[in-house]
Amino acid sequence: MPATTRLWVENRLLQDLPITERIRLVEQCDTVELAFGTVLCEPGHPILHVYFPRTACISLVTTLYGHPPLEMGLIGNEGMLGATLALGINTAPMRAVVQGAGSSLRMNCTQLRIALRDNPMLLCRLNQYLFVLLMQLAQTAACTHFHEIEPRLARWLLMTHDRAHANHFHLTHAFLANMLGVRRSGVTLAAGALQQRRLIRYTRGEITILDRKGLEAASCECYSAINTDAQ
Amino acid sequence: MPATTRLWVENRLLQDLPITERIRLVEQCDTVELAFGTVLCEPGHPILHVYFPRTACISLVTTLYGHPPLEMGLIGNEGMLGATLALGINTAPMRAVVQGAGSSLRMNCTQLRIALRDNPMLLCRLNQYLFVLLMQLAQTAACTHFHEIEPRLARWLLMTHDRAHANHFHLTHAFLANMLGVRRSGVTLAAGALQQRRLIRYTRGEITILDRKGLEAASCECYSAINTDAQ
DNA sequence: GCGCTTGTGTGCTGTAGCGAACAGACCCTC
DNA sequence: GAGGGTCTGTTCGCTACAGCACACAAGCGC
Repeated sequence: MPATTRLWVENRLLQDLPITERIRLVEQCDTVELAFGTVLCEPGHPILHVYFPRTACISLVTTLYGHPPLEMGLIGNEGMLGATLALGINTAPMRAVVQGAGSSLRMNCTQLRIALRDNPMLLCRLNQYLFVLLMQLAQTAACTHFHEIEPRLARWLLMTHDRAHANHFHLTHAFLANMLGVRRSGVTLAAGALQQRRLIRYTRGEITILDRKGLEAASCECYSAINTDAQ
Repeated sequence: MPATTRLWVENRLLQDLPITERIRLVEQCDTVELAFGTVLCEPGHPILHVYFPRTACISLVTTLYGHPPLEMGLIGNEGMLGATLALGINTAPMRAVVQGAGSSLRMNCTQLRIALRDNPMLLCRLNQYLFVLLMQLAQTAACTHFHEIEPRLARWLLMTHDRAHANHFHLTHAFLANMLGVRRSGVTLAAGALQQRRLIRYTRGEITILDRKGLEAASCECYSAINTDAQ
């Protein structure tokens, strides 16, 4: 195995850092397997660890009393959970749930604080990522309000597809309903429509993306809006 | 006029800074009168000035093609427009519109960058404020999706009341409809209901808050949720 | 094989809010 | 006082979605 492989961390936020800083950071991380459904933090509670997903995928959801949860943002290997530490704030703004099981680098929150102090490049990257998250939040909020279930579902599948590194993943209608903040049978309808158009296929929680281009056409413009922001 | 009056800047973000730093910052600001409806920045465009409202009130709105705008956040004299500069990013994340005419301190964006570099306390405050904004965004998003027009209207009026420093302000139904992302006649209905319950009174765009406690009871829990966060 | 859980299809009824349109009320200006 | 702009009240049909309920099918443990 060549020496460079050792430094390949499968997380773009870390990967984009200069090599010396990257090594130092990764050495302070441990690798954890995140199981589907695990709640990594709750709003208002202190952050203990930050996560740099490798193959895992983490949802940021808001909860309103008496209502199902609602997803506001999605974190894959392009980002991290806990970027608000860059603001010097130790409190989680939202609930974070593992939405796609997989591996992730994990770092102690106090170690990250020290790293942020000593490492201006890291701070800069986290700040940039926070900005992207902010835009994502705003876009998602408007999308959730104005757009219909079907395009929203398509967008959601695309975003997950981007982060899952596979065109096949496990997702039940009930789970999707929670993410989109709608009824379960609403998802059944929308998913049925997408399946009939041969864009996806699903059976008992196993979803396969058949036609990415078609899904992009079926999704609302929010997908491309968020993606162009991110770059 | 006593010497301390000179330092009273009517903006809590600035006011809470140590006196020497406050003086230096305020000296770099000019005072501007913001007229109702003025667009201060557009998403994706560079930020030229930041604003520390004194009596003015600024809305952060997202726009989705083919839909009315939707308000995501409200900035009064407790905050500022352009806090994302603390992230080292010079681009506006959302459109900002003057929602309540009034005066504001304005500062050149490059001057603020310099101030941020030299003044860790300022950076810290902006970061804190960004976090509050983030929470506000998430809460508003969920509220917009799940709650009905009437409680949302009540919440909106309360938030404006907090920032207007008067229990009487100018707001037409059409304008409120844009803020809430709903139809104008929907606002007429909701406002009519609130008026019938003697919580507000309005005539031709002039709204008066009659019963604040009652409004709080009529509003959704998001009002208190956001307000406790802010403190 | 049995029963359990989980996931999906489908059917109701109820309703908040949309779209569009129109009418009345008020205000300012000429 | 006439006329046009602005603001508000109200109507009608329509749709997306909620809330709920039930049936069925696949898979699992036993």
